[in-house]
Amino acid sequence: MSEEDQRPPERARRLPRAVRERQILDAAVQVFSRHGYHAASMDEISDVAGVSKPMIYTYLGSKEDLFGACIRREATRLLEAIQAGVQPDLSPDMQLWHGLRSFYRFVAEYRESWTVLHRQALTVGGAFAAEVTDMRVRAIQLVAALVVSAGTRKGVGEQAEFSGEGLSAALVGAAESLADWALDHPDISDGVLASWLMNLVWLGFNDLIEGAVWKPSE
Amino acid sequence: MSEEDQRPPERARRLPRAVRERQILDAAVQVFSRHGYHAASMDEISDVAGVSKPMIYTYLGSKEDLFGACIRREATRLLEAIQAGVQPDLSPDMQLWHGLRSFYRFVAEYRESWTVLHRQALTVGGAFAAEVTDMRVRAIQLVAALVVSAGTRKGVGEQAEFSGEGLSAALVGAAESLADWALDHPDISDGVLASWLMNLVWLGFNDLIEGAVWKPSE
DNA sequence: GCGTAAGGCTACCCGCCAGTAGGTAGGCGG
DNA sequence: CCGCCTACCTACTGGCGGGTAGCCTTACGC
Repeated sequence: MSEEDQRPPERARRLPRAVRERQILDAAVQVFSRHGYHAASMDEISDVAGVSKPMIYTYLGSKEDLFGACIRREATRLLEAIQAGVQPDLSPDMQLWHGLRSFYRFVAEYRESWTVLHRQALTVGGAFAAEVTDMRVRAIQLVAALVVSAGTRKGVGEQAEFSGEGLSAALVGAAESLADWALDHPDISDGVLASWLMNLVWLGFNDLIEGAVWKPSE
Repeated sequence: MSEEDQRPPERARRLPRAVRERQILDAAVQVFSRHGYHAASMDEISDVAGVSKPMIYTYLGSKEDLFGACIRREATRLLEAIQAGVQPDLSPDMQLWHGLRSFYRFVAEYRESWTVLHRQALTVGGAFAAEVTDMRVRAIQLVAALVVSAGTRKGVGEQAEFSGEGLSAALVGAAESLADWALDHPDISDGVLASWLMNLVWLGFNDLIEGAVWKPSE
């Protein structure tokens, strides 16, 4: 009308708090995943979120608080995604198979979430590292339980139990590493990734619990 | 003699440049491994090195330069340690075995070097990440060559070759992850660690190249 | 219409830290 | 004993970025 044609910037204004918090968290995950915790600046996050800096502080607290909120949200997402794919009444190998597929699907879809959790969270140290490590330990123990159950089911508990935690750590690491590799090869489907890993480790496990042992030939 | 007994601080003075550079690099690796690149301050590094800050700048340049020098030195050390243990005329599995043992011995002895290379270097981004990634890629391709050679030797090249790079990425990741786990379990020897991994992956590989394939049952 | 609370901003403060200017001290050739 | 070079230091600056004070503005109940 009599309004100056000077566009009042199209940025959506006066949104409810919950929406703003989501926007801020999304932006934070993006920026943290790109630069890491220390190199990420609150100014850039507020820019990406389309919100001024004080908003972040009033809604989500300090930089550490914000990072913690990111970690918690993404970790929850990841765990839920995995658990959604697993049916506990299946055989151990099928459980592992479905868990892996869900995992790779998640990583492909939310690569920034994965980057923040896997690469950045560990480097901050303190409470966050502990939190993420906890999640990782839970994953490892879950896998260890599968391994041991597969072992005892076949009657060969002892050896598998002894090295179970280490082997599970290795397996989880293998899965993570393959996930990173897959980030550079987006054309490989989650099913293929998961089946590679199953071929690699499960047949290995199979042989182990059949009593086969590799040792250095003199 | 007539000197004041006021101890002139015992800090060694007027050392040759090469020695100082070594001290500075040692200190830098230590501090970077504890805090990561961004959180590490040049003041702390100079403190730990027992040297004033301008020394670092005149000898090794900017903070980035210093970090780069650390990365290069530690990466070289690691690769040399591994290559020292491998004899290329052995069978693939024995080569892998010896390589793994050397790797775990190195990680146990120079845990700070390992931390800097594995955890911190990737988070800085840019040239360093590329440098470390390069080293990692070389390791992966080395392993992939072993896998493929083991495969073709048995006459089953195709399938192993196709997934070789991915599988090798998974294997390298498993080794790294087990190394991290071992940092919290220092009582496990490098031989045990390496043999766990051999049992996990080699028997799996063996089955693969015998033509066995795991797939979801129905 | 009018108080009031919640959404939102601009503009600032201040500590920390990478990087430097400019100086001192000890050895060595002459 | 004199110049000079190399080893080494104290003491500063400049800016970046986390965090905040204080103010405006829209919506909504009454």
